[in-house]
Amino acid sequence: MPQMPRSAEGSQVERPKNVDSNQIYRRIFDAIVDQKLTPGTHLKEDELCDLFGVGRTRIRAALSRLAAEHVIELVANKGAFVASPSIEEAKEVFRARRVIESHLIRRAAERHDDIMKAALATHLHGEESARAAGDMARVIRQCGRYHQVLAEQADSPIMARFLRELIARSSLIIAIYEAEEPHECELNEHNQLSKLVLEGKAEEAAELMERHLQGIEDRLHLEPKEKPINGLGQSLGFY
Amino acid sequence: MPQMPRSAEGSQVERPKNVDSNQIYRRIFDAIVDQKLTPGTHLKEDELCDLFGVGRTRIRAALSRLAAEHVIELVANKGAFVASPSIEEAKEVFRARRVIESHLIRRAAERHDDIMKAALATHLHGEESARAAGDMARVIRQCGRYHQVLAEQADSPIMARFLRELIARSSLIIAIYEAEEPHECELNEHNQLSKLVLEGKAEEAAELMERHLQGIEDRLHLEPKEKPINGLGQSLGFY
DNA sequence: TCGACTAAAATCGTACACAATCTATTTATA
DNA sequence: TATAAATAGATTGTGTACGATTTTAGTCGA
Repeated sequence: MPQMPRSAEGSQVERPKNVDSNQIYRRIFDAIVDQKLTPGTHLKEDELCDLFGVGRTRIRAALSRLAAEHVIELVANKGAFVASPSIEEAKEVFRARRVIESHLIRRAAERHDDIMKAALATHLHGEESARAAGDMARVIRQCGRYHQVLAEQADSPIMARFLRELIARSSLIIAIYEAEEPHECELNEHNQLSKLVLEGKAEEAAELMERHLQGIEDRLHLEPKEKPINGLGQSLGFY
Repeated sequence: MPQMPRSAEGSQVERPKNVDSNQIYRRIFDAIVDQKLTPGTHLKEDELCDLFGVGRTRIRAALSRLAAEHVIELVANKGAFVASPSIEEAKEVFRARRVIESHLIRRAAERHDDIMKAALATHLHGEESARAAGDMARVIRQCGRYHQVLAEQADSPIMARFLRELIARSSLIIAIYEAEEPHECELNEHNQLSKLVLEGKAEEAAELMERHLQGIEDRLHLEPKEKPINGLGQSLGFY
């Protein structure tokens, strides 16, 4: 009896069967955006096989797609690891985001309509309620998704896809170079961005978006870390 | 004796052995950029296996990477096909290129140095000699690569990678919606772009780049094709 | 002659077996 | 004891067998 997923039977927990490679991809991708997977985590193939109840082939397809988007790193003969963006990469990501998102929001503002209005309102409502409920995980997710929602309204699927990757990488960057006051004033800025878009003020919206992204970047600790050369003893807690 | 590549022996032509998945990816990618592979071509796995002398696993890895970059299309149970961008996609690609390349060239102009000067000069020399030799295939390749070379000088690896994908897709677009006067005045514009970059005139360079790209797009036939409803006889060449 | 049904060929999808490689622990030797 | 070699275990890399699906060809009957 070949062609049988690994631990599909005999396991106490019922595993989902017949999961598509795309679903696996999405689950991992979302977990990274939501900061449930932290940078450096080793994604072992066998482990994922058991978790999803599929063979290694599908897992590998999902991992290679994630690697193509630079959201995980594939090390030869060692496996897949959640990416740990360097400081240089972090700056690059935010630079790219400023270029792409300022364009996208400008475009969105130029073609504002009722559908867009509804989409933005729905999202902001969800973002606010998550904040009210104190569900920090959901707040993080929603904050990232706001930019995604906005991008989808710009009718530029290619750039929206580029941005999707950049947002995921931003989540990793934030996880590493943690923000001092995480996401305090962001809701306000998101509201303001939406307002400008719906009023059709393209230039103002684009400028605010650049400031907004610059603000997030500035709140990170992106100084080159001091070398721990002589400080090994200190690092390990001796004297 | 397992683990033996398919037609590694007994074949008249000596096949390269131990080719990496990355090499396969690059060969196909380059063939598309150089317009040696035309849109719609069916890339059969077994065929590629024989060609490269490897198993299907490596071929599949390469194909899935190409599909992630939207340069080929993976149809379930049918296989891989070289992408055939629609008119809408074509416009999107060029819009994205204008945004990204105008930024990249601005950045390149701001940090112009001798290394950049050498890189641009070397490339333009090659482009000119290809044109002089009348090697049309090489001209096409070099024209596409000029933008790549320029992007590499902008010290923005992420956006350069995005652009790499867009350039490949542009090759397919040009193959479908053929330019009227292919690449006549482009060399001149490339020369002028390089000049502005090396003089550090960022704004002017960015503007010229946008015009340059708009010019390429305008030279394509991107009108929605007239329906061939009543014209079947004409379409097939009767009366 | 055209359509429907069936058989066969081609092609992709998936799991798995085995090889290659890396890691960690143990053993041998100076 | 410290260093090096060796062995065992774990993990990924790759080819291939076999199942599933689609396409093509062929046959029969209306």
